[in-house]
Amino acid sequence: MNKKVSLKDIAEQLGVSTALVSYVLNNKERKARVGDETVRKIRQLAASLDYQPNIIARSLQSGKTNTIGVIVADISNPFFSSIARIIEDEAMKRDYVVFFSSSDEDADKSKQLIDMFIHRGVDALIIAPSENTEKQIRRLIKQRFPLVLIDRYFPGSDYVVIDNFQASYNATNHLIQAGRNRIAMMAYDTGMEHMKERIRGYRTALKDNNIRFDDSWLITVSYQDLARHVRKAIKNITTPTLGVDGFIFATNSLAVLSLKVLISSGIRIPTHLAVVSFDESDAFDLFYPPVSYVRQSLYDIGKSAVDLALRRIKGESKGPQQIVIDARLVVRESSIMPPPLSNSPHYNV
Amino acid sequence: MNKKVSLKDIAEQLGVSTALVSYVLNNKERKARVGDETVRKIRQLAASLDYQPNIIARSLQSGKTNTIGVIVADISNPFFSSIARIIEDEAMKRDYVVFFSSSDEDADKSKQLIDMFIHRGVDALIIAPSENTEKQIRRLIKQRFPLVLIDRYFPGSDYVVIDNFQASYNATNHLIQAGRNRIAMMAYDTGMEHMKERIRGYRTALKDNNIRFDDSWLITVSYQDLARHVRKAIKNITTPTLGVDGFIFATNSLAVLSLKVLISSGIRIPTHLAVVSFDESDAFDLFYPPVSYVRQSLYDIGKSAVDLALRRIKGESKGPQQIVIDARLVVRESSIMPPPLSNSPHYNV
DNA sequence: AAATTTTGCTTAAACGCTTAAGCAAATATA
DNA sequence: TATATTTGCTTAAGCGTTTAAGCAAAATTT
Repeated sequence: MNKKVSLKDIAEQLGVSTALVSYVLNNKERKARVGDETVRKIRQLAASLDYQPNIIARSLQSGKTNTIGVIVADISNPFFSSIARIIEDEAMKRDYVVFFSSSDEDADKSKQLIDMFIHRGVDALIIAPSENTEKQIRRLIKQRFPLVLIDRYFPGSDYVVIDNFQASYNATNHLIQAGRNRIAMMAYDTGMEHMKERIRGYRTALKDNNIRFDDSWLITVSYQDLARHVRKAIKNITTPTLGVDGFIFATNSLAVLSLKVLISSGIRIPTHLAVVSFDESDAFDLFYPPVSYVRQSLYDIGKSAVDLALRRIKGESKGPQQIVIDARLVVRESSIMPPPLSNSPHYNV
Repeated sequence: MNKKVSLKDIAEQLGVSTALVSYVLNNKERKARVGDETVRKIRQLAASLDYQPNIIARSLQSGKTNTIGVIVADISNPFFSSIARIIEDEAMKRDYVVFFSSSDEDADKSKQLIDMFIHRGVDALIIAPSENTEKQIRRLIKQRFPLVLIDRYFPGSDYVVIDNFQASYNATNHLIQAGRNRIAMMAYDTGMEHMKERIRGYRTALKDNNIRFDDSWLITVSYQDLARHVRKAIKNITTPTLGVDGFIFATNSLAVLSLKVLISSGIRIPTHLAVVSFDESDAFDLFYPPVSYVRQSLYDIGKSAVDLALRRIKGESKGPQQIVIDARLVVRESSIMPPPLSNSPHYNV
């Protein structure tokens, strides 16, 4: 590693002070009244030495790192990694760089990550908060630390979310319109507002359609040991006696895991069971029949989150800023009856 | 934001010098010969003030940031985001934090990202290099900058990859054993070694089985405007006249895109076309029939990459360190004939 | 010609930390 | 008792920036 060139190197070679060099290279030559000739010389030498300012030193001095910390449940989940990609691009455009990390829906880990990021001097945090992290979040808000929540939220914070109630209501309603009346929902076992809203939307839609809700229809599974829980739950709910005929999955991971179980247990979709999921997934497109889903604009989420975060950093926003992103139900064959007697084009009978 | 407590705050409250506080809090009280009582007082006050060292200041002084930069083609691709997750965890365990970014297989962007990371003082880089980035990579190597390549590689660097030739050879061989003899391959149109090896493995396997390779079988598509290229290519190759009966996809994104086209064009898998892909994907599991694929241990890739990177940082490794990870062909129904006349369990006829 | 303003630069402190070097007092060795 | 060593601490420089303040020389105004 050949040593980096510093302001001092340039200053010495030119026989001027580092202050002068700093002014020029920060385009402050006017307000610092630097002579034209000197400006020229400094610019030229800096270019020829390929001078790059030391960002660490600058950060120490300015207290800013031009860095954003992002905490999601799991960066390997396509839903989050897609948002991450948007955030990365938007942040980069505005000269910020992003740390990503995964909380695994664990409050302790979340606290560790938040502390670590603050400690590393990130200028803002974008967080998809997990259960039991409200205290951590409130602390940040009280400290006026620039913070934007995504996907999930606590009242009083800056956040970017969809109208979970409405989205879920619409999805449920759609299944009912498609002729289903024994509709189950699988959700995470959490007190988080977004989940509660999805469940409330589901139940309200049932009620508004005079369908009496059956306790066994609502399946809540915990994030830990998810695969096992899902497997058990699916086995239970799909026994002929309970026989539900519609299913709403509150996230794409729940849907993917469940569908894997369903296809191995002889359930026919949508004949036996009509299916709608939240979020999107390549798997929903390749599954036969293609899975209906609630589409959130990941672009809008990522873009808005970065926007809000930067406005907070700059101190531009006052009260809590809350953005509700459009969610749209994409209806496909998993939730509507297929045309009678037609065969799937790609399936071998 | 209530101001952070610094060494100076502690030192002043205790009426000692900052040096003393620094020694104690870095557990150097022995070599600095600090008195027992003083150690106690410093520790206690630091704890009660919840002192956290300023990492920026420390970095400026030490020249280390405890930070690793990761550059992949696209962090929203599940293959990369899964590796990212492993890297994140492994790095965190060893007190490093990770910047992720996406090069979009673009050499210019790659250069920008590398410069930016270096410039931000990352201690090491982990890169899945794109075409035409060899110069950038060579420069880093020459500068002895800690660098590990993953997935793709240039000779002479530190890297973690699979034996692409062998994996591809095996996959092709498997299709041949399964009775196919007009086997196509879709790969990226790139001079990158890993792709060339996959293609070579495929062609060698054909040759070793006395199958005469037909030029039209090898389809190379460019990363830009991928979806359109794939669509066109699939339409071409699957016309009855050309009629291939087996297909190898060199990456999961190629497979996912192609399968979407295939299912909409009446091709039956595996009856008409047996399919094997590289990498893995939820979509491969939910697709019917489940897709056979070459499984690379993402865990091993991520873990080894971090290991190598940290060893480079610590100056422990000498010559180029090259790790070849196991790849295993996971055979499923997309590449073998189904039992005659049996119906899919989850499909409605 | 004297007083004022402008120009072109330097000095120096600050950001918060690390660490080599130094110094006086206490203790050990001769 | 004089000398050497150890102990417990401080000083100060340095990491690479930024930026307010200051200062002499030149240019302008009276």
